[in-house]
Amino acid sequence: MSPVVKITDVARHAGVSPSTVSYALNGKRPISEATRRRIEASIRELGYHPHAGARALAGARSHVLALVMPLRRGVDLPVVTRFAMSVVTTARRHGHDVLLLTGEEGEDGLRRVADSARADGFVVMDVQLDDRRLPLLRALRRPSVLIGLPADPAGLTCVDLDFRAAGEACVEHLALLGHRRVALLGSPPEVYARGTGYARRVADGVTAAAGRNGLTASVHPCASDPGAAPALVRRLLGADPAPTGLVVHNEALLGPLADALRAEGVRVPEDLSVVALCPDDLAERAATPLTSVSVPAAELGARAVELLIGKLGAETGPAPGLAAPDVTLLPPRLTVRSSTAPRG
Amino acid sequence: MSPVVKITDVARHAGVSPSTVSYALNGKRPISEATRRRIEASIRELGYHPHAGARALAGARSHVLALVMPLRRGVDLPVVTRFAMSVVTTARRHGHDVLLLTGEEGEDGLRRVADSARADGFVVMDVQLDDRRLPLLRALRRPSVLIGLPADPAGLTCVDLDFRAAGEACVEHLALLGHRRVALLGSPPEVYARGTGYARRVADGVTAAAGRNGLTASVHPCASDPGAAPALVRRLLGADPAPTGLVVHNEALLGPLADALRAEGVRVPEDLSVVALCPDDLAERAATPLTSVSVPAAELGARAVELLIGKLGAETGPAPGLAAPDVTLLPPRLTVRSSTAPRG
DNA sequence: GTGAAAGCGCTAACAT
DNA sequence: ATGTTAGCGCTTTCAC
Repeated sequence: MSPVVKITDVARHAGVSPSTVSYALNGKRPISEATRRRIEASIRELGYHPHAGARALAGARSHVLALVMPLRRGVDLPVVTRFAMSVVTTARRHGHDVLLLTGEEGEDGLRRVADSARADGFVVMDVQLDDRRLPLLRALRRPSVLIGLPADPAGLTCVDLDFRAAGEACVEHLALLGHRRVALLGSPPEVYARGTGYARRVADGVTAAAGRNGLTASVHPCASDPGAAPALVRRLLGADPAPTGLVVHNEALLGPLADALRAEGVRVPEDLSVVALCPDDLAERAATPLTSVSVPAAELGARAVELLIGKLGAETGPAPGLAAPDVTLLPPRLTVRSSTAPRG
Repeated sequence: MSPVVKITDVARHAGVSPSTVSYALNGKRPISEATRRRIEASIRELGYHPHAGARALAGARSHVLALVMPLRRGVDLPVVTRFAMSVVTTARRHGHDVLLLTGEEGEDGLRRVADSARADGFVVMDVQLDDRRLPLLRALRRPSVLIGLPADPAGLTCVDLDFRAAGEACVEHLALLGHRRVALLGSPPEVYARGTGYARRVADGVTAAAGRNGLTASVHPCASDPGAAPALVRRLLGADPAPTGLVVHNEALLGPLADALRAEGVRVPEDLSVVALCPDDLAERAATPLTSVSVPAAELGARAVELLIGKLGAETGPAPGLAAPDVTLLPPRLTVRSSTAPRG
């Protein structure tokens, strides 16, 4: 078994000093084209990979980002996974690896990873309106980027979908189709109770857009269990006047809802238009492909990493002008499919 | 901002030498109860966390496991996430962190992480029958555990659900209920083509159990798109004699299948019994809760990590007897819900 | 049961 | 544009 290759081996093989190899590797000072090439050749030939621990120790940067995943029930696992994938891919493009933490470890976990220099910064998913970790994140000696929008984002860097605009987009689409009466089927009550910001923001957007467009809107939190949706649908459609447009912001509801509508003999979109707020693939593969606003998990992940990398750089050199903004909200994109149609 | 606490600070505070603190920390030599206590108190008081890079450099162990996630379409994202969570939780219990890699990085990524000593070992998900990475994994200077069962597991450590037994369990359940004619709705054709072992293994199990119990079984790969299921269902139920029991091993099919059955006026379980191979929560929340065999993602993840930690230990001390087995197959567990009933 | 001291492999001054 | 060298904070012989 060949012994491990180190930087001195590369240096000797290329006929230069170790520091030159180091500088060639991380470009912190100019290297002549000729030597750089010899060094690169040696690196490839010997199969050299710098020892991560030694690098972290000497350089005070681990080149690792920590990703804090939610673990509580009720989170949308496919979205979480796509997000994580995007974080990893983007981090790699910037020469960083990703350490996976669960929300379970909580504040101690953050502190442990920060203090042990295992990671240079944090991407924190599933941030609650009044998240317990916020004070720590503000105080930590390592930068972080949050996914989600807490009540007070001051001093933090947050990225999220603009859920309010998403709610507005749904209603505006329905308004354009001539609908006058819409209902929002929202997240389960516990999601609102938990203080997750996005549920509320969608509801606000729906209400605001309805107001602006002269529509009537009602908001209905709805549990995810199979029984809840049919009951709610019957109640909604039994009202007089009944809504002719539905905005659905609860993935787990989509299936039961479709069943319930079919059972009631309600045709989509002829009798009822439905706009969903859900991942694209789910909207596409529904029996009636759904007009939807998607949660752009991949873009969110990429953006979060890029902001974090930016903050890492800003720590070293005195900030070159642009500090990371406190809040970045990505604009929603509505895709029209087959579940919405003009009223009547 | 308080300066970073190091081992010498703890040593001074506790009135001992740095080496004693180190030994107290990782128990590699006996420490008197008294000093150990003083050291622990100092550690807590000062908020000491050993520098991970320094530890890795001096100790030749990073205390990090790399988890290689699949990224291709068609994998079951919720299962992947649950698996990852379980890996992280278990790794933490053993004092390790988890580095997240995507399958995209492929063999180069594995080599990079192994050679840079960023991780001490690998957990590789979504291993194909004839996975390109197998030779590398066998040759790498770091141990690994694979999730999935390649064609030739020799020299590797593999963990998986016993999919064959799962297929058998489904059929045996139907046999006990008096069914004589069953059909397997399998994974999409591309999954079989790709050489994913589990699809084939389920089919084998179904066939074998049918044979043993004197049933007739047929196997039908089925695409995930919404149109495929209804067509297949019509064809199956139009046959004479038609199957009275269905084994469904394709999550994406479950919804469309239910729709199709309802459309055809087939009642479950009165006219047709259905057994699914899918995550429990999906089976529970179906309109008709499904009798199912679940993929025990959490157990698989925990087991994989424990095997890997075992191999890490075995590398240091001369193996204390038990080497990790090549193949560990977890037994399936079938949960009876409302979608199966005696024939007739 | 405890201490002293020599590295681990790299980076970043400080040289030239 | 390149070389020399002093650590980074820990583990681990070797000594007592």
